[in-house]
Amino acid sequence: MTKKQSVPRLLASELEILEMLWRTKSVTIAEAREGLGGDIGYTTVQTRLNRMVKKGIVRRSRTTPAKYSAGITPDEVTGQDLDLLLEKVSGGRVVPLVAHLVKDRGLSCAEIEELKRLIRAAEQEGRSTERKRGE
Amino acid sequence: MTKKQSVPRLLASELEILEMLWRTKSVTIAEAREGLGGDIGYTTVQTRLNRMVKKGIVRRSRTTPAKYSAGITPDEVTGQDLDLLLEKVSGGRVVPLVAHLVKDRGLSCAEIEELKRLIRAAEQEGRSTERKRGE
DNA sequence: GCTGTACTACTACAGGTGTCATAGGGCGAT
DNA sequence: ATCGCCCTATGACACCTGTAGTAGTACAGC
Repeated sequence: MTKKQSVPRLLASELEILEMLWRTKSVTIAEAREGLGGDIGYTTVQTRLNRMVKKGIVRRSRTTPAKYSAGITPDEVTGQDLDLLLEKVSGGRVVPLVAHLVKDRGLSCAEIEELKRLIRAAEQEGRSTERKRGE
Repeated sequence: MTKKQSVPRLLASELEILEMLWRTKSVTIAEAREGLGGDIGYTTVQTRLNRMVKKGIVRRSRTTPAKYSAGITPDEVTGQDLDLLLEKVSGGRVVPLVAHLVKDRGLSCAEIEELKRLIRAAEQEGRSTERKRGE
């Protein structure tokens, strides 16, 4: 089964922090604060980080100063959040979503190549494995 | 320009309601309540709907009983929410996101065909128009 | 006209989140 | 030893959200 474990539905603000942690591996509060633009209070960042630690989506070192690092991978989040979105918005259908992406943002040639490769792969996959989709 | 107007970042619960409204066009509170499973209080549904009306994402008729209908289209939500996700998770990159979708959920042949068509279209587009991406 | 039923408006309250201030602790410079 | 500085812990507060109770209003039937 595809993991889909506890990750409890992240908020935009949490994603914001995670995104930074993924980029920078691990940060102190001061660093995190800078990473978030620096225009919010030190203890605000502290609180947000610690709450996320309590939730298990961020890890914190025992050192001083404490280093915070992501407790979940981008992949887990993408999956989690995306699945929700997909179910709600397009009834689980992938195509309209991708359509929107492509239409709205445009793609570079490289991206297009990547996508083609992806789809080709999926094509192979799908031909062999008949998927069991959802519940 | 691509609309990208006020829609203020929807919560999962709001999506739940919108999703229902898109399906059923317009509902009274009682109907909405049923649509949501019926296991929550009448006035709870009322409150949620009215709050969404206040936010402008749901419309409400002047009739009695009031009929509620979606104030935004699925497309707008997809775009809105998706953009956020995209920015946060994959730094605005479409490919990893699609990769996840394809890998994790699998695609039917029909879907694959659709996607190929999409990409082909994007290819044309991209070749002619050099996109200006984001703001 | 009175009552009941269905709807609406208003209020309440608990839990989560964003924001921060303040107080305490550890450690290097003086 | 003391002073600062940086870090941590904790408390506070306002706002949002999910939940619902209660009171008011309008119309239907008696």
